[in-house]
Amino acid sequence: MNTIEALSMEELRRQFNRTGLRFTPQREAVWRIFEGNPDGLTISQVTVILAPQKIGQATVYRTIRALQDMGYLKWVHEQTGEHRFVVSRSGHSHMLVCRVCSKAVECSDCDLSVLEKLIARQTGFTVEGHHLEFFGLCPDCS
Amino acid sequence: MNTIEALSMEELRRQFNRTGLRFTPQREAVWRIFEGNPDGLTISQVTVILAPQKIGQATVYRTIRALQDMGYLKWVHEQTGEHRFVVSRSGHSHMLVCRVCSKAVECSDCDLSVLEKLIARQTGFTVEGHHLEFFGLCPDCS
DNA sequence: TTATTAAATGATAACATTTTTCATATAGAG
DNA sequence: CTCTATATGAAAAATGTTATCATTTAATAA
Ligand SMILES: [Zn+2]
Ligand SMILES: [Zn+2]
Ligand SMILES: [Zn+2]
Ligand SMILES: [Zn+2]
Repeated sequence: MNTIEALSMEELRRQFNRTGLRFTPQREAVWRIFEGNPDGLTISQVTVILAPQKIGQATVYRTIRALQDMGYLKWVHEQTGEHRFVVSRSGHSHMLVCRVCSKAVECSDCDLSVLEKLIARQTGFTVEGHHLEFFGLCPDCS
Repeated sequence: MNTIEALSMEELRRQFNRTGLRFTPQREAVWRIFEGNPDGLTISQVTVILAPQKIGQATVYRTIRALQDMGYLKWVHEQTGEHRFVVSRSGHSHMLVCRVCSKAVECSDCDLSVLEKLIARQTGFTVEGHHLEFFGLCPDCS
């Protein structure tokens, strides 16, 4: 399933620095929250969790955007349409979300090349990428 | 490509009534806006367009939600992550969106069954459905 | 280690989006 | 036409997001 190792804090720091960004205690705290919640969290949830530590919402927004840009977070949809952010250990991948318990699982097996070619031929589009989410029931809820 | 005929107003009215909802001039106006904009619109765009006709934003929100629930509107993502709603003429389909001109095309060819089975086997999930969007360049922008 | 400096922080305000409220209007049924 | 539950719009309230800016601090290099 092509899973990548868990990311060490030092590696994450290097990734931030490589992009010209600083790795601050606040950013570390945001990352820890996501690591501790593999099924993902909405921005408002993270904000609430980190409020007691006096981490401002602006910092939460900024950090989540940075982690997204670096590919460490992906989003999936709540039933409400709200975006929930989930740690991703893989470059390109898809998320499976349980509609009952909201469990999220990443799946990096992806061969849409045949479908992309078919669609390109039919529509004349140059297909550059895609976003794919699966909904269903996790093993426990099945 | 399994496209369904354009929906007549009377059919749409029946669909509303079937669901126990009423078909009002406001709801018709919202639908016309979407029909006239095949590449889709965000909620705020619809709100602005219908403001001169004194159609309130609450009505726009309520109507878009209803049309979504009935399957006549699907959403795709702006670069901003904002949702843009697009008329769907097909039960299950995917959208292709041009990253340059935002042109949206529906594509109802979809065989993800092999991939879904593979993922089901690997993860133990019961896969019930998916949301798939393609990004790229339309013929004009290629 | 320390000095330097550009980037990050958080409080607040500004702005934007979405939902609720409720008095009034009206679609649809009979 | 009458009746009634539903829908409407205006406004307010609630939520969500971004911008501002004085202050702090991470990273770099001496
Ligand atoms: Zn979305
Ligand atoms: Zn579950
Ligand atoms: Zn993929
Ligand atoms: Zn285009």
